[in-house]
Amino acid sequence: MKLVSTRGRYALRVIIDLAEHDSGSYIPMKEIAMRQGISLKYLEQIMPVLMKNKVIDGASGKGGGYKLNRPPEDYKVWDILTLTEGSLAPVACLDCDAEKCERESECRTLPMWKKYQEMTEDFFNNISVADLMKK
Amino acid sequence: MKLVSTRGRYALRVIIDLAEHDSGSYIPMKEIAMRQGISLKYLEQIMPVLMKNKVIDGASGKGGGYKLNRPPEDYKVWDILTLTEGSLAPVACLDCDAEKCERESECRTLPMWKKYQEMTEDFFNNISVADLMKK
DNA sequence: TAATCAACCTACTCGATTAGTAGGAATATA
DNA sequence: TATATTCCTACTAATCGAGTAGGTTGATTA
Repeated sequence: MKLVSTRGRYALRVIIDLAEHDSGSYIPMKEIAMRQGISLKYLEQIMPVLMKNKVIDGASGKGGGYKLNRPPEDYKVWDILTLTEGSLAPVACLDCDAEKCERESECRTLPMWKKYQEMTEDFFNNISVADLMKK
Repeated sequence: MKLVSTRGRYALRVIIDLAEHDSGSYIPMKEIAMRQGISLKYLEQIMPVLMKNKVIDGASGKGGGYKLNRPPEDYKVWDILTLTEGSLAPVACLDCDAEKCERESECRTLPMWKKYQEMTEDFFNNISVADLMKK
């Protein structure tokens, strides 16, 4: 089973692409889709999520596209992934909308899952888009 | 998205249960299914995997069931999870049977995923069933 | 104003996976 | 032989992943 699907991975790659090709003006998704070899139509339904969460700026119409609204250092991988993936919980028990488990108090494994989740958050919170850009 | 499904989680809980109720003789799955609130029929198709990989001993017929064949310290969470889950790769690109990615050499994110994968393996390799048992 | 280019939105699809059920066969014990 | 157990295979219903499809709206420019 996978923790991160194409949604999160693609989103991340797009943000990195935007950072690497930043010229101040909007970059059309078509360009990035070509460059990254990702379906444009698929991207079109991933990007609005980031847009609505003020992660990137977007503009419709001719000359439109997307661009970053902060320096690459300010983009944490964790934020991009959780926005696009939803949760990044290692197990269903720790999902945001998980119904409360009866065995919670006596569960031998829950503390381990929690610790792993924290470790995961720390890991991806300590990596920024700037860290992932070509030097 | 989740990394670990019920298969891995149940398997782990069963092993812990076997460890906690170890008396030297075989423990029928029915007992554990009741104790853990897990479908017996479902467990019946998870356990043979562990059996075939010599992780536990099993016996059919009256008085049969399963039991551990080593001390709990020797059971690493990583081994139980990978056997039942298959891979535990954070992304498809790192799956065992992933077709080679063309962008591999230029991918900005792959090193990060690899590092995360190693961290994951370390984490679960450093936890044994003994660590998870009730003290 | 019209053409064009871009994001936006909604619906649909196809296959794989998850979390089981179901039913019986094989095996071992008393 | 009756009983208790694992073993094996097939089936299923729901969800999710990874798109495809087609049209709408918004902005620029000729």
